[in-house]
Amino acid sequence: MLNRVVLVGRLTRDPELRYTPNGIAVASITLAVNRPFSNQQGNREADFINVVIWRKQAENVANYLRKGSLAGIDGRLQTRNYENNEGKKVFIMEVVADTVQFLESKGSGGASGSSGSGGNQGGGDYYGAPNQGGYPNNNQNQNQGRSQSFSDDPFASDGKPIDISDDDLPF
Amino acid sequence: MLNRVVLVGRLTRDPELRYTPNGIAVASITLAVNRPFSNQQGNREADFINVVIWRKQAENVANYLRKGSLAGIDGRLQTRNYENNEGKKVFIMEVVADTVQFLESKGSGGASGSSGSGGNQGGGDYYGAPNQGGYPNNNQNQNQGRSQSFSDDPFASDGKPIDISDDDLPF
Amino acid sequence: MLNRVVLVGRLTRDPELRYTPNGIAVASITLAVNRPFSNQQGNREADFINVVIWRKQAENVANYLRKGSLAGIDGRLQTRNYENNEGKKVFIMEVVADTVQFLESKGSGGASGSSGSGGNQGGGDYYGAPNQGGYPNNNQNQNQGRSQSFSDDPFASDGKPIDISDDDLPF
Amino acid sequence: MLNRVVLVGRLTRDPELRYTPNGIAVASITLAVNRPFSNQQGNREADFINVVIWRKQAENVANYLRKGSLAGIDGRLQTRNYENNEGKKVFIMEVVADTVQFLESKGSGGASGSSGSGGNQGGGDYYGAPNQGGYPNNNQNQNQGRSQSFSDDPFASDGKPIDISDDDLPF
DNA sequence: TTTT
DNA sequence: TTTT
Repeated sequence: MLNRVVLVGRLTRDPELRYTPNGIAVASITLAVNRPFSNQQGNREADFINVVIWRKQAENVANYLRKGSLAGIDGRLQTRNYENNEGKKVFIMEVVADTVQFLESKGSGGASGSSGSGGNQGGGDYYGAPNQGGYPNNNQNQNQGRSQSFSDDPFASDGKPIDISDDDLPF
Repeated sequence: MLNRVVLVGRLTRDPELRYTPNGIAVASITLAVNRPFSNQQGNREADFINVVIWRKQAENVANYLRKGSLAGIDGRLQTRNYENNEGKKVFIMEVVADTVQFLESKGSGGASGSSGSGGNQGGGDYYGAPNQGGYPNNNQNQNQGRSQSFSDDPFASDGKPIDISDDDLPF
Repeated sequence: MLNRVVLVGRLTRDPELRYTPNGIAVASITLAVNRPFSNQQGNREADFINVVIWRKQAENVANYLRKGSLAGIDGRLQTRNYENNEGKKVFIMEVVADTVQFLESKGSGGASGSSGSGGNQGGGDYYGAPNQGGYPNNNQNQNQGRSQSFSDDPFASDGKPIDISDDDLPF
Repeated sequence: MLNRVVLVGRLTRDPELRYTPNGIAVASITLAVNRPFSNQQGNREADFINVVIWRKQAENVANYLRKGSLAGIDGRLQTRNYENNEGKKVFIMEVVADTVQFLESKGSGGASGSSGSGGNQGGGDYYGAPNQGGYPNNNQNQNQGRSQSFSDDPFASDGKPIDISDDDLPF
């Protein structure tokens, strides 16, 4: 059934990259999307939307985006139950990205590349020299020792390895 | 910033209609949106997405949709904090509808009307005779005694009046 | 770059199914999408949007939809130049579908199935018994003699075979 | 009925601002939206999509965007017939914008403001100092002599005043 | 818990 | 007719 989400917003924190036990990359980010209207106090608020990115794009996101980066997302809404650390069931909704577009890699001056959903885009695809502004992103190649495992909740802040299968993979 | 959601799915329960202290109608529904792919067990799962509808459309939804009805939604993603009955802060994401399209009012044979976002559509707009199939919808005119007040969480199942302003109104 | 279209509307004519010289199915339909507002004369107008569907879904569309059927489309906008019969270059915009959702196969009472973009949905996927209402759709298995070839313009009404490659395939 | 388009792309030319006989501003732009996949020659192509923007936003677009600017659009697909200079009927499809987001005003270093659909955003809303990079945009205040009238086709390159009413206004 |  |  039709289920489509398109967002443009800024990352509220650096991307978090993990791997499933099978070695599939999954990144999670939170986008702050400013509302187009003001509340009754005259302030503009934002919505804070959790987004999950899988596989090659997850690694691109971890390499090229940081807190403050502007990004566009084309994806689907997904709901899920998971058990938190107190053994309590939590119901969550998140966006699963099909496409991530890099609109401005924080630190770079208006870089704009696009990380498509297909497999046919080379690594040199991100014209605009993303992330040349300073601090290197050290979360690339985290897969090497496979020490970072994917927990049941990609938005949990702990990185403890948990025994999950790839069932959550949406494709 | 760009924030757009489009969904087609079926109501998992009858719509819930409430009113803010100022008398503004707000309906909440949950849509089951079937996924286009199967999981590893070969089953097709669904996502269960909470949707909030305001004002005139809220009343239309309460009058013309029921559990099982097929509906299309065009709206925005919104996040919010509210305090639950145990005084604990809960963070939620939901869809706020701009437009609701009635694709099939359960009980009717494939009725299809459209409840637009504008104000220029008359009450007789729902061609296809929605809801002629049987069970009447008794949740209309709930406003009469204004006894049903809008709680902080439109998806809470209790209807206790809570002192909120119209601050949550997105327009 | 982000490019997303979501539509719900009714077919203005039976789907047209063709095949590229390589045997790839391509269907074209026109959706009438009613506007949510009235014009100054108080009439509700519609937009008439050409949609192209490729491969397996093209055949499903040809088999299960007809003039009048209600359908949902999730896809991309595409522009293209082609030469018309007078050798004049024509610039057109159309929607290329990623997903087609069958919301009501004309003649059936509110059937609702979904033809996903993935390859993992069985043939018995169209719950609701589409097209059981009468007139059979005779445009299935048009591939048999491969007599129907895909012209440069999928919306041209002639079916003359033209020498094109699969270059136009968007995937 | 559901009809939603979301795009991110670059202007292929400076915006064109006109006014209806009633003095309502209307801007037209063409967005180049790069495809996420390559064609068989290994090239990445683009789609060239005409977008119409009305009223206040039209003037913002004319003031803050130029050829090469990156912009996001949230809108609807619209089809229309008009008569060209040879008296021939031409059928066209275009996007009518509800919201325009300024993602990078050419010349500025990655500016990012948002021109919402609401009326509650002040003129100083475009944080990031759009268009501070050099060449001033001289197409603002074109309304002064009301010499520029809106033709039947906002994408025609001539600016001849034509007698149309505001019937084309989508709201 | 949040971004510009 | 096209943008980076």
